[in-house]
Amino acid sequence: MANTNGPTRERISVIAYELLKEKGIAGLSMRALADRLHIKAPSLYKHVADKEEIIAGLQARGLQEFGNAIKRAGKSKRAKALAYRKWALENPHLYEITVSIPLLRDRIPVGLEDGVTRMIIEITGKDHEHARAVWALMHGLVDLEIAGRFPKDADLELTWKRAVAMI
Amino acid sequence: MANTNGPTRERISVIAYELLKEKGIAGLSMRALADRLHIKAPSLYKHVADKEEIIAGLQARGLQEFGNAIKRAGKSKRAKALAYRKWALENPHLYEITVSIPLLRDRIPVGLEDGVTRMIIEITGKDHEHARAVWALMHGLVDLEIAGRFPKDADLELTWKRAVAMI
DNA sequence: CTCCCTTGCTAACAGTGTTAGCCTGAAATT
DNA sequence: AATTTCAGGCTAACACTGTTAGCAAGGGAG
Repeated sequence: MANTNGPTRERISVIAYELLKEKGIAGLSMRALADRLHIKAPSLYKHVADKEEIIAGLQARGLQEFGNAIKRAGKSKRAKALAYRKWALENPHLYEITVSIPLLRDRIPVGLEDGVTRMIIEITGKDHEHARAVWALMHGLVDLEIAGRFPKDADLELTWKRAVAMI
Repeated sequence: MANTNGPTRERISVIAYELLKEKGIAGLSMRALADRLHIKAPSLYKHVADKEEIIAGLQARGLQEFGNAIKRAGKSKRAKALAYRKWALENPHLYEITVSIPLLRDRIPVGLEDGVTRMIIEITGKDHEHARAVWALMHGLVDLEIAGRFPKDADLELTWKRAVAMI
């Protein structure tokens, strides 16, 4: 049929992004993705090597957006930390696909991960080891919160206050 | 056949535990589990309601062993923190199944999660909010390390030293 | 001896990612 | 203008996942 605005790689990537945001990683199947593009699943493979390529694209997009969100935040540690939390909670599926599953380093643009990592490290201004601990602290807080690991009555605002104070 | 030492629920749980430790969550399929018990996958359902029940059992075992490991460690914050890391790195699949996927609270013994949580909180001796931040810090460090998120040349011993100092 | 129930089995279904092979219409070449 | 090439759709199928239905055989209870 050669639909003139047929699913190019870019279009697939955009729809996959939407699907992920709506349905989460579990809902991101090749058939569901194909449905939204009004094609059948095997046709996707005319544009994309495998599902990993799609996931890698989403990880790249996630890193990009995440990095921008932190960049846009105020310069203080506190503002950066809260921006980290805010973005992760507003985009839990994106956060999960970029941070909680193995990063497909070979298939995302070089430098993207480094850029985000360096930005996080710069939040503290101290050495790399300290920065890594800070990153781990923020990631741990977000990860446990998304996983519902804290009791319902936990005062997470206060927890983050304490965390920022520890930095 | 009614094999006298046939796969009772207990036996299934033990073999599942072994399988998880060896092959990880992805390798823990009902058919693989059945193979090791020398039965077919559908026969598992004569002993167990579904796969979630098996996972819940593993989460309970994981929490138990994890709790013991920390309990056995020295009383200092540093000793506890290092025990946390040591156990998680030595049992990455168990750590993952108990902490990195949703905890099946309805299907594990009541109090188990609370016990472990309280133990972690007691490490600091301070208030709950501070303790949660400490937990998040340790979890974040372990999670990022297992996920291979830190550069290969990162000095994680030093990072943990810095982290313990932050507590 | 007979009945029942436990616990195995096979066949099957719906879902997953993925491959092979076919077909068709549009674009490019002669 | 006629022909060839090829991008991009399709169906059928495979191996895998968890799971259900229904059958069969053996041991224990009456």
